[in-house]
Amino acid sequence: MTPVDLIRAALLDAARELGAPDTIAPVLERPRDPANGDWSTNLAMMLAKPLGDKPRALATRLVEKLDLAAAGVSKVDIAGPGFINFYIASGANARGLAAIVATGDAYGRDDSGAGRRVVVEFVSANPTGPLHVGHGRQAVLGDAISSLLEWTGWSVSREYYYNDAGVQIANLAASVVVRLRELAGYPTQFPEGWYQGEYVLEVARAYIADRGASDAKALLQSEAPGLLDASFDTDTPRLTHAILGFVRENPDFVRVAVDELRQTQDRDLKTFGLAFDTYFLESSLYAPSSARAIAPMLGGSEGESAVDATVRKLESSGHTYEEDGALWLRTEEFGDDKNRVMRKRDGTYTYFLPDVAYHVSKFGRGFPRAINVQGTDHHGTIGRVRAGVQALDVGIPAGYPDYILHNLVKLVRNGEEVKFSKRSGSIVTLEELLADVGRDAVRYFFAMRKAESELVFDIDLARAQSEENPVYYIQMAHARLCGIFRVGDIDPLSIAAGDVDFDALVEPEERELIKALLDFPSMLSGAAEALEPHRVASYLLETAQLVHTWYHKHHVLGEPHAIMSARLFLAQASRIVLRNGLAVLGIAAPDRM
RNA sequence: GCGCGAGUAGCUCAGCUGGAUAGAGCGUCGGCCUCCGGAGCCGAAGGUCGCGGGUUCGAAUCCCGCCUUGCGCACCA
Repeated sequence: MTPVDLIRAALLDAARELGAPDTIAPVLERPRDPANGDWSTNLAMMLAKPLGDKPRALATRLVEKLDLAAAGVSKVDIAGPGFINFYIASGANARGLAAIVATGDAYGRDDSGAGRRVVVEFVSANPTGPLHVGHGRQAVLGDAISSLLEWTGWSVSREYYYNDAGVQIANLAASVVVRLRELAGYPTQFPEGWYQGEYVLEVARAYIADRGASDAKALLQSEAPGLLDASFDTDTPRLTHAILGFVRENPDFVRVAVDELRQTQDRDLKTFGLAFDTYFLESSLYAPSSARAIAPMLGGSEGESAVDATVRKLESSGHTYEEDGALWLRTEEFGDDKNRVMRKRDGTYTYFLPDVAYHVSKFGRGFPRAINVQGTDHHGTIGRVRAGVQALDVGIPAGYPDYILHNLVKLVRNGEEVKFSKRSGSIVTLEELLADVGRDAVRYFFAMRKAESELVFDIDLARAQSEENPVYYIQMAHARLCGIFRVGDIDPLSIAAGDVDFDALVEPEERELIKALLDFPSMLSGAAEALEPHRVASYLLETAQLVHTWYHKHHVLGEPHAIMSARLFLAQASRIVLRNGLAVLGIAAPDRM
């Protein structure tokens, strides 16, 4: 039992003695100002109404009843409108360090998740271009959220969804053809919605190599001679039609384009230190028998695909109707703004349908909880996906899946905004950003703001190797602590709690640092519950600050034995907390800088 | 127009689910190197928490109404 737990129990007993309702739950929090004690409760103010007494008078009566012998409380006082403040003796506080050092790498973990399975889907960029900085933010958020859930006992699966079956893939392939014609000496013509980025040229070259052709012209002559017609140069619509026709008849060609871009994305993710457990292909939802494999609750027959089973199930549930030749789902009945088309007049599905099939598959694959990390521009899809999942009526809980929506990223260099746009083809890729500022800085900067806020990424600040850069500041704090052991030639593991005089840690800077270290687990569980990794980033900065202040003001090596060993123990505990916190965010904790 | 976010220091943002005198980083100004890394430390200036009501012992936080702003409202994805 920690001091807080003991205080809480004592408060509860005292409140009951005064006749408080059984449901009362005393809230203990850290006062902003350390002069107001180590812990504080508003219990007296909460009881004022039910017990019909003034807060300060109640506080006095409560304090008289409190039994705090075991909690290490050195002083109790009543302040302000009726707060009861508790002051913990230095030694009692410091003894908590023993648990930190004993637990080590696992300090901060808890098992509240009880091994329950959760799938976290993030990035999910279409394989139509390289990853850009927006994907970077999502990658960090998703990875950190996954990590937080793991630290709190959940069994997490990181998942990446590839939309490899839609119109945009055809447009990508078509764009490659345009580039092939360009390489063969024809003018460049891009219809609306096609991909103009430079990277498409790379895909075109990769395709030439893949087919063993000597150059673009030779390739087109052997595979698509019709596209070399010079009359297309002045007739873009006819060219468009011809190219799309070629693409439709050459799935192999599409495959090469998608593979090429997936490889590029995979390389970036690897540079980022990001590993997904599952890469889920949209096309697999169309595969024969996929219903049985990934969404058994749909009762799919032999050979039936997940999308077909989804349509069948929705139709039999009675929530569909036909209008204007299209098949609609009454998503309004499940809270959506308007009803949605599932199958277009031309017989193909809208993206909505495979989306529903995909989310059913998450449940079907054994994930009672699902979290989707997406940009705010996708928030319109939330209502319809949830509605579609509910309309199936297969026992998926309401509100499935959860969404974390993040705002956009604004890059700033030299005090000026760096513009990027996918359509115009000028984008700042994640690869470039990683090469420029490094993995740790990218991860920290993307993690330090809550998802809903816009994020201004100051490239110059992220590159700075000095105190003004928060990530270096934190890493430096860790490295300095390591430096103490290195210079003193002391093995951190050799210090046993039993040999430490915790009463020696009496300096104010030590008390504040110790309190922060002891708060690490509750900070983590709060961040995990709220799915807010930025709390970890803030905590690390604050704790690093406490470390630097303490380090600067108090010496460790060369002090009298009792003080030195106690401070070494504090240094080791601080090191563990910084390292564990950085680990949650996927950032390195270097021993030296 | 409807829906969902966001408005807090010059700038970028926290504010732990209603607590005490609203915080941090950057920037600005001023101090600190015989001592475990000055890649650091200390201090100062800087606020109508968008505006107006309400709820209560107590509101940046909860409710209502405005204002500004971002995003979304396809048989596109």
